[in-house]
Amino acid sequence: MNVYEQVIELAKRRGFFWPSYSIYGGESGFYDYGPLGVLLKDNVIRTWKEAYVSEGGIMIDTPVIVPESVFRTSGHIEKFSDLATECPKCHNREKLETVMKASGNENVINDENQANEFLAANTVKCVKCGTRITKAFESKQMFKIPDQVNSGNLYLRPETAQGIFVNFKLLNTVFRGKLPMAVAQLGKGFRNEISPRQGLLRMKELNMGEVEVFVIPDKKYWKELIAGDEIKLVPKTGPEVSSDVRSAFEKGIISSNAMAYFINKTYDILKNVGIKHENIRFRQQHDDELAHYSVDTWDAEALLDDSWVEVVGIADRNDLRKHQDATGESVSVKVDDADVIPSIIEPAYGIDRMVMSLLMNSFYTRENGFKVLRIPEKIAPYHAAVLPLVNKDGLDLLAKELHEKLLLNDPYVYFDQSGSIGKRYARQDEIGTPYCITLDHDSATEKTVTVRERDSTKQTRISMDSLIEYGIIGNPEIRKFRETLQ
RNA sequence: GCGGGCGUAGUGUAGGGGUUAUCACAGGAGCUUCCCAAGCUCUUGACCCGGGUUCAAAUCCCGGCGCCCGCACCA
Repeated sequence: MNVYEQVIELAKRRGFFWPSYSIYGGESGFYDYGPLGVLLKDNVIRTWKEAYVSEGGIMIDTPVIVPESVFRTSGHIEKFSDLATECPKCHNREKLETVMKASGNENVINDENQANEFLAANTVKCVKCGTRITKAFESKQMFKIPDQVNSGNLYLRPETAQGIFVNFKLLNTVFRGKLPMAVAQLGKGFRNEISPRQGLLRMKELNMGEVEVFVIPDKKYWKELIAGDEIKLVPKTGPEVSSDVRSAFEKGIISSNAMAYFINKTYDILKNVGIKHENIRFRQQHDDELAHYSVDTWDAEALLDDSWVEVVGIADRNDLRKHQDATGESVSVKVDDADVIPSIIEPAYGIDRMVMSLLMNSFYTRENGFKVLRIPEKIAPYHAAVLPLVNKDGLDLLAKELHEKLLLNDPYVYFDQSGSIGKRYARQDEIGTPYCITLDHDSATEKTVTVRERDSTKQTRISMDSLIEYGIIGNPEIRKFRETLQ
């Protein structure tokens, strides 16, 4: 089994996530987050949110249902409902436009019925095997909400970004008219994937954390760059280089200050949630793979089972003017007495892909075959587990008492008294709990406990009072112990 | 969506026209246990769904759904 398969197996067995609606046969493209998965995902979201709030970003929450007019302006209606054809013989699928052109027809047809009439009257051949194509169909990538009676058509959003763009003026007023301004939105997006696969990596309903950074177009400046870590960068024009973002910007590998800044920031976020730095790279999209709205995009990719998977896309886009043109509502901001329509640098995070990537990066099999999730302590579903070494001599009661007290500071503390101590350590290792707090005979007399660190399995003895007073994460004695493990 | 492979307890599996459907791990109850899935007793739990063939289908056939691999798609 490769890491992906092992993580999927563990995720289902321990309750991180599993396919939705399985008792009805399943529905591909949808996954449920289980008890541990919800906690883990929330921690990823919290990390992302705190990273942007501390950056001075502001947040918004807008509906998942969006009127057609918005997506007409954004270009999604036009770009995401292609007419397509399939060869009746070799089943090769192409855009209608492509096969038409290949057969010498320059007509542009945008209607399914018209397309079928045209194909019935004219000979259009498969570009691969030459068989005549007779049918076209509409390939919709957005979910349309049916049966609208009084309003126009409505769609489920494929990205959360438009909810920010249409509120730009209100947001900027709240932000007291300043630029640059970063607005973040967390929410569900919906994409009608033709063939969803790979668990959380490609779902029809996904969790997105999108940030729209509005900058002055001729500068595209956010903040002064710091050198930061060396990051793997794959520019569209050349081979991979390893460079900090400041020198990459200075050398012109990255085109703007804001793009460089948020590449570095994204790198930090991915590292903080538990993706190893050597498994992160930023790849600049080639011109032919750019989204319709973007002129330059760098994807953050994570190395999972020997293939690079896009986890975050950082796009240089310019949607505001389109909304101004469509609605007549001004989107310009006064900068030094000039009216400026901001440009946008958009880091868009696939939250589910971050969860999957961190699990696959954390997964580790010990020599004895036991599995461990080496999740960063702040990201792990539980921070610690309280375990009585044995269930007699009052140790179980003492442990329960300590558990109750710890919960006052930190709700993410587990209690387990069933099975041998080794079995309980193994259980916690498998769900990524960084610390196990064990009570033994000395605990009763000395008011101390042992703390076992997950990755090293080493233990230290600290006072119960310290745990109660300082909690687990950030506890000075645990900190000190950790340093001895390096 | 196409082609190929595969669907048996929570997980991993054995088997396969008539069986009480195999085994292990996990789970639950208890005993034992002073530090890494130990041991003992008891115990919960499965043939993806529908149709067909047959006296009889988990087993054979067809369809659906799901998963995996390739192709295509991936704003």
